[in-house]
Amino acid sequence: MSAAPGLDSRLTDDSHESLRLWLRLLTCSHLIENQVRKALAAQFKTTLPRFDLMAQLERASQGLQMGELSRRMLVTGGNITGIVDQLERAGLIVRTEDPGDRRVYLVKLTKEGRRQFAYMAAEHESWIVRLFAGIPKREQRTLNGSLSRLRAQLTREQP
Amino acid sequence: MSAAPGLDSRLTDDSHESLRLWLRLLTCSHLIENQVRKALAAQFKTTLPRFDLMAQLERASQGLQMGELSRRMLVTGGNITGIVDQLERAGLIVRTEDPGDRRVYLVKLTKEGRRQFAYMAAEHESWIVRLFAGIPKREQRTLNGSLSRLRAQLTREQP
DNA sequence: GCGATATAATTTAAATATAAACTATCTAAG
DNA sequence: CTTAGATAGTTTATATTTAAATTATATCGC
Repeated sequence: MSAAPGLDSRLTDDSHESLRLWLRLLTCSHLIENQVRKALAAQFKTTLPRFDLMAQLERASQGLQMGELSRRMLVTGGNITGIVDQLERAGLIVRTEDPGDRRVYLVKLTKEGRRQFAYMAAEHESWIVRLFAGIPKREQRTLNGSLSRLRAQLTREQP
Repeated sequence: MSAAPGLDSRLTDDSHESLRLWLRLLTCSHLIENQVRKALAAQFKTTLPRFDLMAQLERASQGLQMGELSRRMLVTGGNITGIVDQLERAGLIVRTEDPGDRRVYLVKLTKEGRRQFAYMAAEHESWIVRLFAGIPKREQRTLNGSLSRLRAQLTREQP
């Protein structure tokens, strides 16, 4: 009974290559996600979805629409509404009205939000670097290339 | 504005290899998860966590304890309680008492649960194979090896 | 045996998450 | 202009998820 056998303990034989790959991908994601979530809670009293949303905004100084956040974060619009509510209540972001289209909000980091995010982002990256420390840089680059092709594949042929 | 830019649209330059790798891993997971979730809902009126829990049980004919399900699925025990409640209410699994330890339940698939899972699993694998169809088998094997090493790395050094 | 500690599972409260329905606004065809 | 349809965002109902507290049972040291 190991510490975290993971979902891919499902398969052992040598066929089912794609299925095993998917389960392994999911296991690695969950393992990293769990560690990052705990570190964000312990050190910054925040959550992964809030951190991710702020990270999206940090790269878009002009602000992002709710729908654009939904597309980039790969979650539904209703979900974005909830997370933006939380962060706005905390004073870290604001909904700005778009004079050209009254249906739209432009969501932006506040000064305090930018300050807090900069502080957290550096720590966050150091955790990630530590988690991947056992994988040689060369192999990381190969992995990155394969996942990039996979992502392109997955986004191309949406029904 | 592409269909699904993904979380890793955060970074563009050539440093931050590990961070980019993590974001790409997460994006691929979410893209696949979203497709599988929709297919499970549309074709079988079920959800990903219920399917995953049944998959764990299918490989353990003697049954699994709640805590063992929690460890294998990388989620908290409270979460397992909820999913097991749902599946038990649907008649697909049962909680069996362990005569040797009265704190423990052994969770098992019912006959109907085994039947339904077998039916779903074949379809599920065909979706996965299709999603990975653009990645050559050779590259899938390489990816599998790298992710296997990463998983070992991530499970080894738990604090 | 007895009490301290550990383990297994559930419960609780709060945050995420989805899908579907709804409201408000915009765009386009006539 | 007016209305039909499309788009942006929210709301609603329900399910998943976590962390922390709680309950019940085991185990261990004495």
